[in-house]
Amino acid sequence: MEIVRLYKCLCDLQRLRILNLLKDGPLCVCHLVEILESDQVKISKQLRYMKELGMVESERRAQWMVYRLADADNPLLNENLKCLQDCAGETVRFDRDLQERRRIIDSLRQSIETSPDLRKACCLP
Amino acid sequence: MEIVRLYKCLCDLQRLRILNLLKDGPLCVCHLVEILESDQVKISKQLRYMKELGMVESERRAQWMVYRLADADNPLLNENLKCLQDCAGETVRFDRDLQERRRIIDSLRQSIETSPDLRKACCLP
DNA sequence: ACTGCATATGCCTTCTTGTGCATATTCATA
DNA sequence: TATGAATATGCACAAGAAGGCATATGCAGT
Repeated sequence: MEIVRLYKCLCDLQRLRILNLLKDGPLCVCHLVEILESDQVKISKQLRYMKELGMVESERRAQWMVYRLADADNPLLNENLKCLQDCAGETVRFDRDLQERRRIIDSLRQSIETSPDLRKACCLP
Repeated sequence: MEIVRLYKCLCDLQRLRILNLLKDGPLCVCHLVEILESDQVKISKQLRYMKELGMVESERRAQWMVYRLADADNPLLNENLKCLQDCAGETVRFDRDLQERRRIIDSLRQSIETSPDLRKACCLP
């Protein structure tokens, strides 16, 4: 991964938040939209841009597209993503994004346990 | 220093090379121009941009402008600049920039030792 | 005051990025 | 094959960023 491409991906707040979320594992577009409180077109376009930069990969699962970090082991990327948690000021948002992520996914899992038919209508792996 | 501003500064190769050079200490514009084999207007404009982002500071010394990192102790910045040396591919250039820097400054110091009048026509501190 | 050197600025153009709106594509299901 | 849900794409536009060229500013020495 070319270093300037990496920084081009990091130099926008929305993309930073996306990377921060993907660091914890793959996510589908609809969850990103919900967590970032944005709209589908914006997020899709950011994801395409990040894909062109080689930072994320996507995989279709039924009607959902699941995105993940293309090189989750890249030390420079990880070092920078780790720093998001330490960065005062912005921290609140990055932490809150991760909490929101857990909340959404946990709630999805619970719904499925109680009514297994939801399984089909769910983008969880 | 806001994190997105930092990355905006890192996401361009020329700016990366400038930061890499300033990491070793302050430099005046003419040396940056020489080392980067660029022209004065381009470098001046990049420096202004970096200054607006709060990444560098400048100080006039006679007819020269000396630029330095605004926050040389910023851990996130230093971590990233340190990585430049490890990044295969680009490494050659970043290393060569630093060598060129030493070459120019050493040669300046030597000239001054042999003919001290040059002292006035030199941007060394 | 005039000259020369180092540096900065203004204007114009081009490329890139971000956004909005409408629409297309893909898949699952009926 | 028609429908709905999730996602992607095309087009038009505004803002930001980079380069080219000319010119202005600031300082030192005469």
